[in-house]
Formats: sequence, C-alpha cells, structure tokens
Amino acid sequence: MARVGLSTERLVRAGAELADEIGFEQVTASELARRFDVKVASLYSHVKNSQDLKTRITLFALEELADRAADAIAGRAGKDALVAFANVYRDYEREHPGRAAAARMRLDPRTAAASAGVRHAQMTRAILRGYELTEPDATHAVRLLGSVFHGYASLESAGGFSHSAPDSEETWTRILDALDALLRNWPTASTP
Amino acid sequence: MARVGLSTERLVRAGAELADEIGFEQVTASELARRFDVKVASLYSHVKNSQDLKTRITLFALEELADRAADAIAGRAGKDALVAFANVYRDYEREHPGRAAAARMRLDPRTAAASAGVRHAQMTRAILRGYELTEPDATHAVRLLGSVFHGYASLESAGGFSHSAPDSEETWTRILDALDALLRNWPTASTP
DNA sequence: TGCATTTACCTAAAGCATTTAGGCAAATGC
DNA sequence: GCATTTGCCTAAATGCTTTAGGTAAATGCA
Repeated sequence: MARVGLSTERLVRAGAELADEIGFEQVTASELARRFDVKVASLYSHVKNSQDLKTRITLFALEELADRAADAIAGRAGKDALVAFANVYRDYEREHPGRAAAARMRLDPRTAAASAGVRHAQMTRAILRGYELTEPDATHAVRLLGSVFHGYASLESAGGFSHSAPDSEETWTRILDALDALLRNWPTASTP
Repeated sequence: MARVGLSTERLVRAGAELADEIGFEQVTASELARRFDVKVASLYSHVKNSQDLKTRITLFALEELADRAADAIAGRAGKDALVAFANVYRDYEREHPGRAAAARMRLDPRTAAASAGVRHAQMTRAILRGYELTEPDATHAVRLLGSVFHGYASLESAGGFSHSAPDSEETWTRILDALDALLRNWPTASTP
C-alpha cells in the first residue's frame, strides 16, 4: 500500500483548490479523498471531521487574503490605499471564488477571534489613518467598509450585476470614489 | 393511513419556519418530513428535490421581504424612506434569520430574473428618487445600497460586530446617516 | 543491519440524507 | 356506488460521514 503523503496542510490546500473548481459548498471529504486516490476514512487521521476540514479551508483563505491585503497597502495611504485594499478582495473573488466563499463562511466566535479575520479589521482601520476619523466613527467606518466589500463580492459572484449596464467594473470604481468622498467628509451627526 | 394534507405551499412555509429555527443550511427533506410526521418520499410529490425545496424557500423569503419593503416605503421619501427601507432588511434578519439566509442564497440567473429580487432593485431605485441622481450614478448607488444591506446583515448575523464597542445598533444608525449624506452629495468624477 | 514502534492508509460497518419505483387506500367526480 | 385520481406508503439503491480495528510502510534506535 503506497503512501500518498497526506497531511492536514495538504488536505486543506487541496480542499481550497477543489473549492475554486467546484464551489465551496460542494467540497466533501469523499471528493477530496477521490482526488488523492485514497479511501475516505484515511482523511480522518488528518482532520477531525468534515466541518473541521471546511473550517480549516476558511482559515487558510482568510490568511491568504490578509497576506495579499497587507502587501497591497504597504507603502500606500489615503485613497490609494483604499483602492488597493478593496481591489484585493474583488480580485480574490475572481481568482479564487471557492476560497472567497470559504472566507465568508460563518465561524464560531472563538475560532473567528483567533483567525486572520482580526488582521482584516486591523488593516481596514489602518486604511482610515489616511482620513480624519476619530472613535467611534472610525469603527463605524470599518464596519461600513467591511459590509461593502463583503456584500459587493457576494452579490457580484452571484451574478447580481451581470447582463445589465453599466458594467460591474465601472460601478466598482465609482463606489470606491464614493467611499473615498464619504470618508473624507464623514457626517458628524444625524441629519434629518 | 391518515392524510396530513401536504402541499408545495405548506412545505415551503414550514421549511421557512424550520430555517429560522435551525438555520437554512440545516433544512433537509428528512427533517421537514419528520416535522409533518410523514415519510420522506412523500415530499417528492410536492417538490422536485431537495434543491427545489431550498429554492422555493428562497423565493418565498424574497417575496415576503419585498412585501415588507413595499409597505415600509409607501408614503415616505428621502432619508425617511431610506431608513425605513434599510430597517426592513435588518429587522427581517433578526426576526427571521433562516429566511434571511435563504434570501441570500445564490439562484441561477433565470430563476433570479423571475424572482422578487427584481422588485427589490426597483424599490431601491425608487428610494433614490428622493436624491438627485441621474444614470448611471443611480445604478451605481443601487448596487452600493444592495451591497451594504446585504453585507451588513450577513456580517452582523455572523456575529462580526458583537462583543465590541460601539454596539451594532449605533453603527447601523451612523451608516444610514453616512449613506444619506453620500447620496445627497454623490461625487461626480474620480477625485484622486 | 535488525527489530520495535509509530504512522499512514486500509477494510468493514453503521447511520443518515436523497431519490426513484411501485403499491394501496383515501378523496373526488360522475 | 363505482371509477379515477391523488396522497402517502414501503422498498431499495446510492452516496456522504464517521468510528473501530487491522496491516504494512516508515522511522528510530541498538
């Protein structure tokens, strides 16, 4: 019985690739075992169960995404940083749709708190250094940006903006313009 | 053999309730059959398959949500309409988390085009009548609002904003203030 | 090198969800 | 009151998940 050389690491990476190919929801232990030409039960020495596998793929995607974002914002500030940062999310969605879907998966609070998710929030806050926001407005803005990036990627990948003018590319640019303008001129109080 | 009185309609409604109780992802034909105290195979006279059931729950949720939104914006305009409209989404998420998750499920393009999803887009556009936006800016703004509502609900339900100050309620209010300000002052061109 | 231990993958089996085929009894229509 | 339709059934195949226990390959140490 030849050994294939399974490991948690290899399973997670292969799982991420599989997600990009067939969709994150479709990633199963069975399919993954098939890819490695191995019996399903063999995976259970490396991952606790199917849920554990998916969680690890999510954590992997969050890390990868955070690394890319960190690269993108290094040496940039203001709108330049905002655009570079935002484009990381959008590009990741296009390049790795399965991993991006994984990155949107709900994690239990403890796992989430120990994930690269916190790096994402920190980087978003760093972007805001280029704008003059003080607490608690900075936090509100972090949450707004997170919502927009998350929501836009999700809707766009669901095909929400395709087959209608103007094209999604154009909208994305204009949304970033709008967010930049908003951050430079964040309203201080409710204006009914 | 007593007849329970299954129908597609009843299955979908019960499926929606089940989703709110145990989560949309956890809704299965088996669990639904259990609720009706009926054998699983019996469901297959009323829905094509498990995917069909989920799709119908999604369509149902989209309709219900669109009806609520229509009620909310009737007789309102400007920021008043924007806030009422946005709150429908947020309240629905809290009141019916499973249905809200269903409403976020990816539909195939043909099904989506025939769904209440188009009403949502139309209503969002109607909201913008209170602001002075011309095409293509109105479309960009529709997409931005969709992204924010979608993204915020998704992140909030995933617990993204809990256990940290300021509370989510406060952020939501301030985000709506910000969106209102942005729509009243939508940037016309790129401002580097 | 030779043997013991650990490790990696295996077979077997049970549990549960999905789906189809075919049957019987209850409801419906004439 | 009988024929037809309809609703729910049983039975069975398929596939994914998970655990238990076995065997052979790799590793380590004398």
